Amino acid sequence: MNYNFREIEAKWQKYWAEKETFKSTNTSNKPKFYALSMFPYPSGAGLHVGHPLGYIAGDIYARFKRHKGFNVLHPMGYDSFGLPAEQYAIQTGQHPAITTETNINRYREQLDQLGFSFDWSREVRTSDPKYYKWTQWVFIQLFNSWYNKTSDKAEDIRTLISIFEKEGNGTIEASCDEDTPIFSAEDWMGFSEKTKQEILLKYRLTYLADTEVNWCPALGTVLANDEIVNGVSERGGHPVVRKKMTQWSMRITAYAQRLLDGLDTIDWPQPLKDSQTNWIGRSEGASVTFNVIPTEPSHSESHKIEVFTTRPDTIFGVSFMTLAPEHELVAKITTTGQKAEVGTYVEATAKRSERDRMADVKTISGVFTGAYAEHPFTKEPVPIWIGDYVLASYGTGAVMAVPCGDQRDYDFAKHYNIPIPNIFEGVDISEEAFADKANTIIANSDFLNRLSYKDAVSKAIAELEKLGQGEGKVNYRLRDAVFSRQRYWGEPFPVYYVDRMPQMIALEHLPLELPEVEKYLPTETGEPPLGNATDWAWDTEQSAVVSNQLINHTTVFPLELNTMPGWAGSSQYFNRYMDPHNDEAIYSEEAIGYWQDVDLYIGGSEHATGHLLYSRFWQKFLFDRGVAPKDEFARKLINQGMITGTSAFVYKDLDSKNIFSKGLKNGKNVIPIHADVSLVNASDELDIEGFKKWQPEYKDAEFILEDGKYIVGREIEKMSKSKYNVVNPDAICEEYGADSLRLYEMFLGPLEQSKPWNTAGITGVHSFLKKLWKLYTTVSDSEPNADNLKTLHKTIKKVEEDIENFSFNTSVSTFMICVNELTSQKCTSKSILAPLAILVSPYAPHIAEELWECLGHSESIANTPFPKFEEKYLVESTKEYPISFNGKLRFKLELPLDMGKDEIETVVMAHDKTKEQLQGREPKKVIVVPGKIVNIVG
RNA sequence: GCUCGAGUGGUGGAAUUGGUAGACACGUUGGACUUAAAAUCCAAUGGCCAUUGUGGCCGUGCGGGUUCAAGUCCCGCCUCGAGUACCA
Repeated sequence: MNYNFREIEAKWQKYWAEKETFKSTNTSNKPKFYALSMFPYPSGAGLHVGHPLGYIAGDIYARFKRHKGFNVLHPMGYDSFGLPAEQYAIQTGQHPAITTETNINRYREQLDQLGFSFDWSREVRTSDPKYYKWTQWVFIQLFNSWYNKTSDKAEDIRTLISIFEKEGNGTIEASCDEDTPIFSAEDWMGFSEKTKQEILLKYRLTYLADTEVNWCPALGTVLANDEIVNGVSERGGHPVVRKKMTQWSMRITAYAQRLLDGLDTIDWPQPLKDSQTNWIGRSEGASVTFNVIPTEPSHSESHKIEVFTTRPDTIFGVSFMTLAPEHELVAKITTTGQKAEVGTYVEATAKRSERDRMADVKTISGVFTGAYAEHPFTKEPVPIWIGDYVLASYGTGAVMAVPCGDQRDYDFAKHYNIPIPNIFEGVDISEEAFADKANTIIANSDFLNRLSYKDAVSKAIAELEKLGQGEGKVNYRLRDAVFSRQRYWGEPFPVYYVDRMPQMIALEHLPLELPEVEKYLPTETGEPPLGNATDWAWDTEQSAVVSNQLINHTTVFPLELNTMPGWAGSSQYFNRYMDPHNDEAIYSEEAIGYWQDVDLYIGGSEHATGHLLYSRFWQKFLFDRGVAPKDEFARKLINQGMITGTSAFVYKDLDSKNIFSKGLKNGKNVIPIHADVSLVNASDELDIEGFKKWQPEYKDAEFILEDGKYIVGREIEKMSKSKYNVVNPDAICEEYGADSLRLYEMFLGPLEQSKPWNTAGITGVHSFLKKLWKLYTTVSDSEPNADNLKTLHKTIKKVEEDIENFSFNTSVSTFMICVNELTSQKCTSKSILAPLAILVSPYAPHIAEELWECLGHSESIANTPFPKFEEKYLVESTKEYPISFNGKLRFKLELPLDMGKDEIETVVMAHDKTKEQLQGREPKKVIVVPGKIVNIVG
């Protein structure tokens, strides 16, 4: 009987679904194991062979843990809000929900076909109102919380209000907006309700604030940095300006230090931790206040410029200051004489996006404001400049420029002929700045003279503190996360406005569902797409959504029209799987109390500074507020590598109708054109007729062959529809089966490494499965012999180690060796073949189930205990020790395994072969390592 | 520029704490079976040299070093990849 994988796979997929084999319970006396793979965005293109890599690895591990006696949670769902469905809606008018539903069904079909052990009863979809109700709920919790720096955690906003009532905000240590004014308890009690709300907004963990964005007036929307090319929009080429807009933000900066510290407690890949560390960008230094010298009568108001520096030791080297063009003081301190010039410069830089400015590092530009600040120690006037090398978004948007110690300041000073005082002992700064902290000795700096970097820093900070003009400070690169998007297909905010102040919709009225709109584009007046809804506003008396047209009615209030960004829905889904159908709470205490956190999370490294950072932030917040028991959501994380495509190219001659084969293109004026990989065979030979049919514009082209064949060029590229290099898993399953695909994806190389797909090699694992199948065609109750047992236990040991180390590729090799050995041993013993089926089952579950049934079992193999490794079957009476002499002559000697080191040495020296090799000479040294090699040095 | 990672046959990749480098697979070549093909099975396959035969030399990006012994450890380079980028 042949290995009929199509029949077998369909049979067991049906069996698992009907018997709910992988449904997990929230109570068990088994230990728990939560294995999670990142849920996908269901795109219209469906899955290609690269997508399942991480799912297969996660599934192998989950199935392995099940065999090991764990109660395994292995869920799957869809991150189903997102841009592509919305863009499709804009183009075609088809509702994104319909597109999404279609795509999900397609995904499900493809996933089912691969035989995953997902518990589908727990499926979540971020675009499902039942799910996003709880995304909205988390938002409300964030709104109702503030960050207490003293207790170092998020607390209920009411505790803040009661502090305000008792002592104002002068004593409180909290994460809040920079511009928060100081007030007393009396002040607070005297504030109007609106003022109180405005102040609280500066403390809430999600807040409304004016944020600089890339605004495209023609498109009526905010664009992300990567949607802008050369200062105009990627779509349509419309101008883009930097603009302040009122947006929701998340106060993730409150968690900067804890997000950094938490990295030490989790088993995540080092590169990923590094990129989060980088992203958070902690730097230690000082904040220094410079007083602006009033120069004109109109500048009667006194101004202070606060800067952040990591080099307070160089403060005597300051010869100018630079403000970012967007700095709020620019308009206030510029002298009348410089107004025109400054105005022109600020306008010019506003037209360039921040990314654009950053990309253009070489051009030095700036302008003098005409104003001066007073040096805190020397009291000398320091000219204040504006320069676009200073970024508004980092630090305070202003720097004290020390040209002798910082290359950018140095270049700026050289360019504008600003003096470059040298404050370093024995250093030449005529060519470039000196930034070597380790070899710094300060000079020309009053009380800092002769001090090292470290001593000078602490001395400078101490002196600044005495003056009240500075203090030691830790600065983070991390910015608060803008949470508003002018999109349709996202979670609506559970927010309405009374007197322009945001109010949260009560839990019993959630979810606030997305309204129907006719157009998915922004409104003519520049409001987000939700502004097109005619049937969507909150009526507090009726507690219902009513027509938008009633907005001016006294009891009806406008709703927030922005939607949440893509990462909102994915920031808590891993916990929701624990109790996905709960309508009363985000999840029950019992459920999260049992499952706690994710034990193994598998997904791509591209989420390092997005999803994986935001999720850690939300988790820490939910932990602070007592909603989650752990402050890190995933203890171990694995990044699977990307499977890239192998694109094929034909070479079209620009001057004729000729298309040259790869070997003939050199010296010709050709352009490469993508050819669909399905038209090319394993030897890179093109199906020319197929190509002409596929691209009719080349039907009259002349294909110039080499050796009678057209050979394509190959190149490794990201797998994508537009590169015609997509390999579809459905086709592979049809030809070789899901088990072959699963094994092959693992066999391709180390899980965490990127590697190109090459279908040709799949025959190797497929023929392994056929051999495996054949091994079970003759099964007997005969006793296994020593060789059989050795082979089996060798395999158990290796496979178990491999799975624990995520070296899935080498265990596929181990299986192949095992089957080859058992075949040549003519092993038929059931007591060998039964455990072998279990070993294989995490990798190739369908065939394993079938073999298990052939062996006479009626229950699924999925819950059978993993075979136990026993050392004794590997132990032999003698072991071969290779012996090398002078590193050149070698022979093998069989010695008892338990022989001691000295004993081995004696035996080796007495051995005829040794004597022969030594030819009467005395060895200088005999090195014996039991179980390893014996070296005799002559 | 900075940070991290990686360089091993024609290809993907193996190789515990330093201990017979190239497992396993693809590909290639030869053979068996077949009218033929497919499928299957067997053999060879890092390079060079020698050969009637056992064999010898060189080999893990490059140059040094430590060691009886280095793909693995140390120092100095080169190349490629990923991330990040005027971070004060």
